[in-house]
Amino acid sequence: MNTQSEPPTTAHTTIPGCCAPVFDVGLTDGEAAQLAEKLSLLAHPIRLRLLAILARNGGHVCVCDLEAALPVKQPTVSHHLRLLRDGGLIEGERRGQWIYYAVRREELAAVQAALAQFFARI
Amino acid sequence: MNTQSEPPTTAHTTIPGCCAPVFDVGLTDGEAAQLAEKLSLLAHPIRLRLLAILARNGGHVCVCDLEAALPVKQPTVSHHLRLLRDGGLIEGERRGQWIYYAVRREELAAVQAALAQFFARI
DNA sequence: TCAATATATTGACAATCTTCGATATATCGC
DNA sequence: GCGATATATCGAAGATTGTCAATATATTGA
Repeated sequence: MNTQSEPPTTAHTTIPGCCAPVFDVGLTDGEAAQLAEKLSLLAHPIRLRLLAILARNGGHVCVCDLEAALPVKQPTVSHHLRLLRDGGLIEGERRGQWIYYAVRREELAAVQAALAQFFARI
Repeated sequence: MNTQSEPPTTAHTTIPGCCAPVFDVGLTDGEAAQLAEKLSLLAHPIRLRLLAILARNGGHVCVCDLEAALPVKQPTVSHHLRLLRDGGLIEGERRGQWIYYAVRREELAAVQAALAQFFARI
């Protein structure tokens, strides 16, 4: 907080000598938290690659395939799959011994839309 | 890896009894890492709000204003500003006692483009 | 039922991230 | 130079995340 003279160039509309910013904040606390959560889910190379693989081969990829395609061990693949599933971005269906995962297009589109809105608003 | 019979429905083109997936991986290791890094930078509510504020009031917001607008202390604001600056998304200019930050539009656009490409390719 | 296989979960550990008090540095007005 | 203010950096503490070995659970085929 500046308590001296007015800063040289500023958007402030202040009581002289006090920094009381009245600018457009643009994003509420809650909106920022929600978007950050969605972004956090995407912000990992393994999860991005899982999504990419599943998006292109949805419903036909079992965990063993994913494990074979990625540089991490099976429990780690399961861990990331669970995060994506808990986040609503993918779903799994057991077919016999295997569980086949696929992306949930609507949810992915929702994330994309939220991001687009953010970039549109800034 | 399944070493039994063929999974019921699959994109595999396998040696029977062995899981040798030949599906489109869609995203290289490096691409995923790069995108994840960009997303990690965005994936924090304070940083999203910093970007939003700066985007709408660029060049006219000093750190004291940001501190006043956000629920964290000054060293924390400085910390996130540094991450954003190191990531190329914002830049700061000292004017007298104050340092005014603004978003770097080209870099923001690049992130947006990388994201768009990701969503387009999956 | 049993052995084999696929996937999930648990628990531990390391690494990274977040926050903030304390302090350093820079700038201003006097 | 000095006191006041703005911002950055340091260092510590706690929280979160990522990874994996070990183990549990579920399914299959025999």
